[in-house]
Amino acid sequence: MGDASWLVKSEPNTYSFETLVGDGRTVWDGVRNHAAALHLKAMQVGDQVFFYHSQEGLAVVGIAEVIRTAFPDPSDPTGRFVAVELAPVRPLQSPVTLVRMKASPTLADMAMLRQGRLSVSPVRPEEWREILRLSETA
DNA sequence: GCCAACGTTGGC
DNA sequence: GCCAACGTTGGC
Repeated sequence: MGDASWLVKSEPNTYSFETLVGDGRTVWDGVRNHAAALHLKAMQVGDQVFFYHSQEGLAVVGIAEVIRTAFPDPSDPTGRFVAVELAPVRPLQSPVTLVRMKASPTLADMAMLRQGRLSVSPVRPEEWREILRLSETA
């Protein structure tokens, strides 16, 4: 467990990485897309998760961790979708912007770049390392 | 079960 | 604010 890594998007106006740091943990609910929900279901405790700010910021800003695997989303009256729980790990040394991600050949096939609207997506090991590297070479 | 219309997301 | 991508809905 804890071998895979992921990326989640959030509008900082709605829920920012700083808010997650302040909260200590949060229920990641409200996902209403089946492809994204499949990724939520595949998450294991200990999996690392890049936290991306959409709409404003447009950058990966921090790392979170899965602390509870998928369970029925309390905010979904139909009972079809799931939520997980996330806890903050650390902010990135410097945010990695979408512009820089698009410029990196290593990230050309990244799921979140290929399918723009996907709010939860898998991150390959080499993609994880590349984004970390970029965050340390601002 | 198809497909047009519509709504939402999210980058620009 | 606009628009492209894409998922969902509803008429047939």
